[in-house]
Amino acid sequence: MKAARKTTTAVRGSRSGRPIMALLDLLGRRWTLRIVWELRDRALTSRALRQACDDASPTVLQARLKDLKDAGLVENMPSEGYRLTARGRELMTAFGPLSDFAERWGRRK
Amino acid sequence: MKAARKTTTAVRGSRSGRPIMALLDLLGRRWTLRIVWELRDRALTSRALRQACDDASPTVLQARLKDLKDAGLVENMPSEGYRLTARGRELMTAFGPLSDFAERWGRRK
DNA sequence: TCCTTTGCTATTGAAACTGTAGCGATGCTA
DNA sequence: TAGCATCGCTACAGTTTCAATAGCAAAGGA
Repeated sequence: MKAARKTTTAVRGSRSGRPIMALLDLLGRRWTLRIVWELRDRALTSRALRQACDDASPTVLQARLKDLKDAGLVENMPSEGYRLTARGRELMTAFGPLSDFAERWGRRK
Repeated sequence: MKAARKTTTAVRGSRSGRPIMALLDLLGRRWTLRIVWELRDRALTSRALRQACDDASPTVLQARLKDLKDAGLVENMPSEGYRLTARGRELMTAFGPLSDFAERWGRRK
């Protein structure tokens, strides 16, 4: 029997000791990538972020924001809203070429 | 009311005409990133891939492999198993710095 | 005070995922 | 050729997660 995912801190794959697995698991949860993407170049309030994410349900968004905060990728600035931490921006840098790829990929078929 | 996700072809965000959204949605489904990662430098048979993915249930894996095939990122070689297409490898390149980031990120706290 | 907007939680029904069993097909090996 | 193992893949039931709303308390403006 596989251990159930702890709802709060740990991410699946953490046990392996391979950070990449933990990261892939974190980012592989619905809306997580999108949230990071939307915050890539600006801070957004909770509700603005929700709008940016096609009005995703606040339930999941709050859960993801918690995950991302726990992971140290996102922080909540009192009167500014949510934004990427230095680490979060570092991650976005790692994702840099992704947008270009998406463009090429989008023209497939 | 948001349209329900079509179970087969389209990905959420396709309507926006922004490929990046469609891509983020595709990659944001559970196990998708992991599958691409496991195939990054080798072909794997269905069962080997399953092992590599912490024995994830075949149900989801098959579904994801279909998604990835439809997206043109993965292909099924008759006697070799699944492997990334040229496009899939292109995507992995875009993810290149991710592993390094994961290492640094894993040492957080 | 009244009204709005904020971040966030509650609730319920729908959808997705897990874990397991097992099918038909294929390829051994004797 | 029979027996057995392995393959890709599917079925099913139980659990978890998500979606879509509604609505709360707090903060602020008019």
